[in-house]
Amino acid sequence: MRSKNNPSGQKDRSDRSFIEKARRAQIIDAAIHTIAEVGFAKASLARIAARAGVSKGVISYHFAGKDELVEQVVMQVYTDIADSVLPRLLEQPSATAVLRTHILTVAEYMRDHRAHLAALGEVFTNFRTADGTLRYGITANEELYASLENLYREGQRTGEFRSFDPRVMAITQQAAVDSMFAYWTAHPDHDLRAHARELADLFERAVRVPTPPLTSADPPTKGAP
Amino acid sequence: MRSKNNPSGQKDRSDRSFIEKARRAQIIDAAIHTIAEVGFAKASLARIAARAGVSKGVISYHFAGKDELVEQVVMQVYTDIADSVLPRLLEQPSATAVLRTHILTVAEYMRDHRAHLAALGEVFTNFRTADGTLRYGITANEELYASLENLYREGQRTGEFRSFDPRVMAITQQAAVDSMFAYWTAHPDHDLRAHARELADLFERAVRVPTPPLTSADPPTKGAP
Amino acid sequence: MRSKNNPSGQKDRSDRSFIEKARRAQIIDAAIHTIAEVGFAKASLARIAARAGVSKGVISYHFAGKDELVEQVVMQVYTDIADSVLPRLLEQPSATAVLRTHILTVAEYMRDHRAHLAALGEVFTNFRTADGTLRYGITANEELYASLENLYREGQRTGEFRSFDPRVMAITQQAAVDSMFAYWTAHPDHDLRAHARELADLFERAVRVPTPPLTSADPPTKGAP
Amino acid sequence: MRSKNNPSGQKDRSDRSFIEKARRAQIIDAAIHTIAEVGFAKASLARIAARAGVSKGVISYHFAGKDELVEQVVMQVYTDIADSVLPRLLEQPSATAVLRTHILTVAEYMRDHRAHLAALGEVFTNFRTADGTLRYGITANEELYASLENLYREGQRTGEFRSFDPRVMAITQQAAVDSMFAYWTAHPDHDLRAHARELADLFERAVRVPTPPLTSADPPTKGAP
DNA sequence: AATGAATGAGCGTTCATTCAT
DNA sequence: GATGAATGAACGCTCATTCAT
Repeated sequence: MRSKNNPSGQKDRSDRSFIEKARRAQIIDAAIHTIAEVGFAKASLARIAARAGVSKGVISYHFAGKDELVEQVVMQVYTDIADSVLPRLLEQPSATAVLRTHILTVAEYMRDHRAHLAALGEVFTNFRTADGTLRYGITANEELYASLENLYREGQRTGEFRSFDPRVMAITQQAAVDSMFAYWTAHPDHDLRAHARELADLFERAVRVPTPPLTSADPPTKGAP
Repeated sequence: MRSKNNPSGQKDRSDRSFIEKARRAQIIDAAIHTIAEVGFAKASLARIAARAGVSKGVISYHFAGKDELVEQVVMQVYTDIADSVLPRLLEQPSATAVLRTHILTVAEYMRDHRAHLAALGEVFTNFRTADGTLRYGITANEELYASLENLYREGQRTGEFRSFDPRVMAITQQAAVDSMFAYWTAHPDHDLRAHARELADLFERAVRVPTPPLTSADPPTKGAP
Repeated sequence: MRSKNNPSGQKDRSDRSFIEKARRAQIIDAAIHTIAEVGFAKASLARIAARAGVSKGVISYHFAGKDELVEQVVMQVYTDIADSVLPRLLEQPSATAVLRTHILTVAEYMRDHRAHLAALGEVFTNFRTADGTLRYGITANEELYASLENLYREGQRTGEFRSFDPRVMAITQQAAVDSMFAYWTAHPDHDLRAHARELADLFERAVRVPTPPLTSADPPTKGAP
Repeated sequence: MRSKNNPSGQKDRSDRSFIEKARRAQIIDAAIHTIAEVGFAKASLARIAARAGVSKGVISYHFAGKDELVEQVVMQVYTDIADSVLPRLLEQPSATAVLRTHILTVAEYMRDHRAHLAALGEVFTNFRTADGTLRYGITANEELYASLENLYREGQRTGEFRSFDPRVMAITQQAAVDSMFAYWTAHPDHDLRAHARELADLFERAVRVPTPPLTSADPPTKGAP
């Protein structure tokens, strides 16, 4: 069929690619907003297609199935977040600054991309493979945890940070940020920036090296002999 | 059995209640484990009934509908957690001790009731009312947040804790505990106790009044002299 | 159990019969009102039992099945109607008087036993045997039609009534009365007595021998000397 | 077919409409015959789909739900009857002629569309809204009653008809025709045409102005000055 | 005599997927 | 490229019936 319009029998690769990409992007976007709005369970292909303004079959045409579409949603949001957040982190002078900036920048992203993060959360907690296990789930954060661990280790190496388990700190920081988003979603009037600053303070205190006692006359009150 | 002691020949209320309660408890338990295993979306009445070893109709007989069953699941798990954790908190001498104990005790509960907590999480993030909004969701934590806030305020009043936003701290502590559970679920070999102790340290450092500087040139601003 | 109180081991026949009859009557009455209220399709055994204030199993105990219960409903209402209407008809002096009285008396019965007639109508139009055919239906009126036919034939024999097809007249009269009931049920403020009198007039005119013409210029074509 | 004339290559609206309409008509027709055969209560979507030779889901695809399908059945039969009967009435010269023609024409329609009328009756007496009240029921005849009333009033105005309550006459005429159908359905060998002629005679006599008495020697027996 | 518990078939509906056009 | 039509499985739920007590 398609070859009828093309006497050479070949398609112009970039053309197809362009239209194809546009359609896929359009459908992925519709999926993101649909999942964010009605939840993963109720985000049927029919609903997504309706929001995209196309017929249901189009999705099957452009994606191998619902699973691939959902995976593309995740990939799309991931890329988007990374593009927004990573450059800001790279310009920070210290581990402490990176820590603060990470929390504050993600909060900014939340404010501007509520649907993206909501959809990501829905997919993480609900999308399962055929065998019933979560396709993503907390293990999908592995890469993120590893990055944060590196940050903490660097801070510990330079003496900025005290000694602690960097994996636990990574898990906790991520959870703190996620819960900030969830709470704000449920309470739209909640002050997101203030929350982020509180979190930044909280983690800064949690990781920093405690002020050392200065005289023998003032022994530590905790954990001392 | 008891009816032998009942000359009226009538079934006595507690007998009926006993059988009824037993079946309901059995079904609720099956629901908890099914939801924990396959997720909320795939936890159909058929599957729950199969696990309970009864026919599908039995559930409809004992519960008004799936919604009531799920609500009973939540109630059951809630009560269970409260019974395990609350008594331990009441015997603590200080706000700091309550904070530590809370984290450590919930971790213990996790270890012994993995399915209960997993099911609760699934229900919270997926159970929706007819109008499409989450039946529970993060707002279901309100009571919990309020309790933690009280704890923090008390600590601030006595001077144990520094000044911070108690609502943000409550949200974050709960998220930290939840993420500990999620991580351990995904990585069963993860050391839950060690994680909990790390968390306790983390939050203790995050809330405590910083060691005051000791020279007269820099007078303490809080809780001194 | 009861036999414990009866050393002979025999059941007292009349006792059982009395209780049995009372229970059956109670259940039949509950069935009548339930069917009248919610319609045949929604009149489940559970609903009927609830209205009777007994458990569902009781109905199965006293009746072979739902079918027998429904048949008893019909029989009960039939007997009730006959007891109310027949004696009044027997005291009428002429076929015309019987015709009028029949219509007016049935209208009275309607006013006082709305539920009975409504239930009867529901059963007639909905109750089907296993093979899918209506258990009653219009053929259940056969006895009634035959009676009315006899009345018409008698009126024709005595010269009170003109010549017409008595079966068609019977069907039509019965339908006229039924529709009076249905209309009044839908419009409770409708004047039932006035409607009945209109119907009586209508049928009296429809059956009576037309006033014969009195001049020789217009010879009678029917029923003339 | 039509698309051959459509160089744009686009499907044209009427084409789509045609297929859609055809399927809907096919399903409606299957519904009519299923309801007529097994009754409203047993006319499940599964059975209707089986008769239409399609899968159950097709009905859900083309209709919003069972309710919409049933409503379309009513609309379809209504339109069909009106198309068959109304034109014949408009060409009648007198109220009496309209009265006769109405009865005779509806009888003809019955003979040719037994299933349509049977289905309509089933739906009227059984289709209920969510609140339990009949969706149609006798009140659905209101329009019909109003038309017949107009006919009677016109006859009374011109002096063709005697004085009577036109609403009661309308209800009764409709019931007479309906019962003719029901009886014929139960007794297929019944002579429908003869029945209709008897009915026409019956109502003609019921409504016409009685032959006036011609001499004082023959005083009127009813309703005279 | 009566009960509550349990069953299993059937209901209307939703949905991811397939397919001819 | 894109569509609407169709499928079939699974869903939550209702109900007449059966049965041990």
